[in-house]
Amino acid sequence: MRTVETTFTIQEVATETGLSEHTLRYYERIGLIEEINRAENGHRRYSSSDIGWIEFLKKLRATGMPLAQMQCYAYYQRQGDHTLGDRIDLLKEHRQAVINQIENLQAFLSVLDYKIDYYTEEQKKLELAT
Amino acid sequence: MRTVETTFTIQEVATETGLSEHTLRYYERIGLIEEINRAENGHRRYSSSDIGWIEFLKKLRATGMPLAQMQCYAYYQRQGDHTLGDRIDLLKEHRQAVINQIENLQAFLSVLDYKIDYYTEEQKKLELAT
DNA sequence: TCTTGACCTGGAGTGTACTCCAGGTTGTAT
DNA sequence: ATACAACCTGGAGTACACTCCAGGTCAAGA
Repeated sequence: MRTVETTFTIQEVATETGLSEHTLRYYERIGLIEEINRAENGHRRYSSSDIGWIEFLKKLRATGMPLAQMQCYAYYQRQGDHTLGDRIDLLKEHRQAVINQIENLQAFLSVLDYKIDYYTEEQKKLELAT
Repeated sequence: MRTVETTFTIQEVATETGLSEHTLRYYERIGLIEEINRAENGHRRYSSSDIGWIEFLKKLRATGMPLAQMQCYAYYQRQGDHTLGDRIDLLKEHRQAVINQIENLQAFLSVLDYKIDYYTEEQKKLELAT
C-alpha cells in the first residue's frame, strides 16, 4: 500500500515560504536544496519535506548564517549519518552566534530606551518653552 | 579659560571603533558622519563626541538598520531640535524592529536546541550499533 | 636629500545574495 | 488554432555595503 504524497508547484512554494521563485531556483542551483523531483514536463514538484527544509533554511538565513555556511550544512545533510557530528558542531556554533546576537540586541535595546526617554524629555522642555 | 579637547587621527579611530579607515571616510562621504574637523594639513581630527556618534552608528548597523535609514537619522540630527519628534519616531520604530528580532532569534533558538538534542540522540544510537 | 609613513581625494572594483532576462516548452482554455 | 499562463535554462544584471586604487601632499627621521 502506498499513498501518493501531495506535491507543490514552485509558485505555491514561493507563496507559502515567502521566498521568490527566483530564489528557490537559485538555492537549488547552488546546492542548498537538493534536486527537486520533476513532473513529466520537467516542472518542479516540491514535497512537504522539501518545504520543511526550505523553512529551516529561511531561519538559518534570518539568523545571519551566510549562504556558504548553509551550503556546508546542506552538504553534510546529504552525506548521511556519518556527518552527524559535523552537523551538531555547526548547529552548536550557530547556537552560540544566535545567543550572542540576542545579547547584543538586548544591550542595544537599553541604549535605545535611554535615548528615547531623553529625547522625549527634551521635547517636553521645548514645548513648555513656547 | 578653555581646555583643548583631545582629538584622534583616523587611524586611532579605526583601531578604537573597529571600523576601517575606508569605512570611516565612506561614512563621512555619504553623510552619516558630519564633516570631521581638520588639522592644518587637512588630516581629520576626530573628537570624542565624534567617536561616540560612530559607536552609536555601529550599533544601529549591527542591529540591522540599513545605511539609508541611518542617513535619514543623521540628517535629522544635524537639523537640530525641531526634528526631535522625527528622531523619536525613528528610534521607536527601530526599537520595535529590535524587539521583533529578539523574538525571532529566541524562537529559532528552541528549534536549534531541539535539533541538537535530536542529532545527539541519533549519534548515540549509531555508536551503540557499532 | 631622500625615504618612509600617515594622510588626502575621486572613482573604480568586490562580495554577497539575490533578481531578472531572453528564448524556449508545455498544458489548458476559448 | 491560438492565446495564455506557468514553467524551464544559462547567463547577465542589480543593490548594498563596503574596499581598494592611483596619484598626490606633507612632515619627520636617517
